[in-house]
Amino acid sequence: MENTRVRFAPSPTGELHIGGVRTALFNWLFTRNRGGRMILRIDDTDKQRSSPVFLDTIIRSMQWLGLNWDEGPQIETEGGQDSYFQSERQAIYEEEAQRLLDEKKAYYCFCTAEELQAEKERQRRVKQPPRYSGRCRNLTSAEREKLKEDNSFVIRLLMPQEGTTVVRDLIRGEVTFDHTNFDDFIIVRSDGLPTYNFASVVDDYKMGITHVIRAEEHLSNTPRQQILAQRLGYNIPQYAHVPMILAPDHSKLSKRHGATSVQEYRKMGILPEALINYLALLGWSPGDDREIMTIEEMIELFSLEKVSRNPAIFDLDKLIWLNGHYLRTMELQTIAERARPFFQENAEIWATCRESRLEIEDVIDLVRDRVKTLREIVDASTYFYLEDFSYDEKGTKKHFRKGTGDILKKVAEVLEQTEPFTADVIKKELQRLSKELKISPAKINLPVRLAVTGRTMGPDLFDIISLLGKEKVLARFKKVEELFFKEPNGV
RNA sequence: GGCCCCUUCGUCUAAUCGGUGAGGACACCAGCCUUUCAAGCUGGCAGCAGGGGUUCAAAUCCCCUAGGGGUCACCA
Repeated sequence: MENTRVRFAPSPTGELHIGGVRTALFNWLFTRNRGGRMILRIDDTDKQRSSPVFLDTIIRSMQWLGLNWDEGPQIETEGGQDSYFQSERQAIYEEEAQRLLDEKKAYYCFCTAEELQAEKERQRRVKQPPRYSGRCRNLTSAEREKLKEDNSFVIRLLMPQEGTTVVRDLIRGEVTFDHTNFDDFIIVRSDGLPTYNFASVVDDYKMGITHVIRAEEHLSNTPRQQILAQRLGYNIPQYAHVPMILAPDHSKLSKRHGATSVQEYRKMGILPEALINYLALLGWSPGDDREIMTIEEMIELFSLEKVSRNPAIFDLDKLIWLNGHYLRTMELQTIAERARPFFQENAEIWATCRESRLEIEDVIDLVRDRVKTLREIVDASTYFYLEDFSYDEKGTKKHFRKGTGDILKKVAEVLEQTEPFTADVIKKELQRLSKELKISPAKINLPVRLAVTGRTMGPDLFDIISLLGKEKVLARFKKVEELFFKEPNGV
């Protein structure tokens, strides 16, 4: 087997998008499956929109997800490229552009943006496809030199006027394009920088890329790139165009549909394991009924043949479900580490967290079955750390009734005597009390839960009581008595 | 508008060379479990875009129509 080399080439003009990561993931799974190499290249030829801030967040997103690369930024590679930033590879593009110019495969174009705009308008009015006329194709060298003196120019590739180009796509099969659809596209902009189509083709070749796996939106560009590669005398890589990810309304995924960037999902409390697993399932399936897979399984099972051809709709519900699954099945230690930053965000909780003897692990162990994100873990844990929580209004109406005060008083008496203060013993004691008072366990447990946590739902009550400890629990009973049951003539 | 891609439950998908009661998962509903809420378990609802062919037999092959998406930038 050839040495597989794939690349993921984001442009640092925004956060790492959910569609982008899926593409990165498929590249990564593919090359890891074949023992190949993953190259991270930064396509920053758009000087205006590129920013180091975005570069930073893209790299951090990749690292967070564990999508590592063998060549690219932050990696020293023996025998690798001098740079994996297109902005630092200008000399290469200039050389290749000059070669095309010398061989008359490309030419200078002096048309202004206004002229081209007007041309397109005209074509649109007569319902013609917008194409460049090729006006500057046949300038004489004298004309050209004269124009170059005081006009800006771009370089265009001379495209064939007839014939067809066939793209052999690993996912879609052979796709044929008629050359009459193409006009002479720009390969070097007026500022001297290469366009995407040009830089990408040059770099894919210079970097020895064997498989170009990218989003379907690039399929229409591929014949242009193949022709360009041919003009440059390059071998073309194999192509695979993966389907796009769409929003629930079938439109392109955008901010108005909710979170679109990896960082947003991280901040929501999504685990990288869950995001990876979910994304892998979006447009790919292992062929059997498996849904939950380790990264090793995914690597082993991945193949481009199993990638679907139709666009997939992003289903947040399923991602959340997977996240819940990982939350309750992964190592408690790991979950605690991942949850810690979310606790730290809440200064008040974090302060008590640190001085409290309540281990965060113990709390998480109790609540993680009931939540779906890391962020929700904190919400579900507040009453373990804070004393001034409020009491659920509906709950108090329902469970704090006449006579409840007496019951709570009895419970408090029992708990005071309970030793050891473990969930098992507490449970037995309260069961005994319920028999003794001839009332159902619910009549005791529901008001007790409300008194201790302020809520009507949550983890096992006896676990909560035991974990909080006798002192805190009794104090909370006392507080409830004063807040709800203190009347002049007693209850 | 031209060109290109796509079309199985609401959503993600499975179904070796055409022969299946069209399978799984999320969501939804019901039951079980139970001190609450979850989780878990069990069951249920729900699909081959439409129309023509080819064939003994079509989700699967061919054609047409419709719908969705992409592209036609000095953005990638």
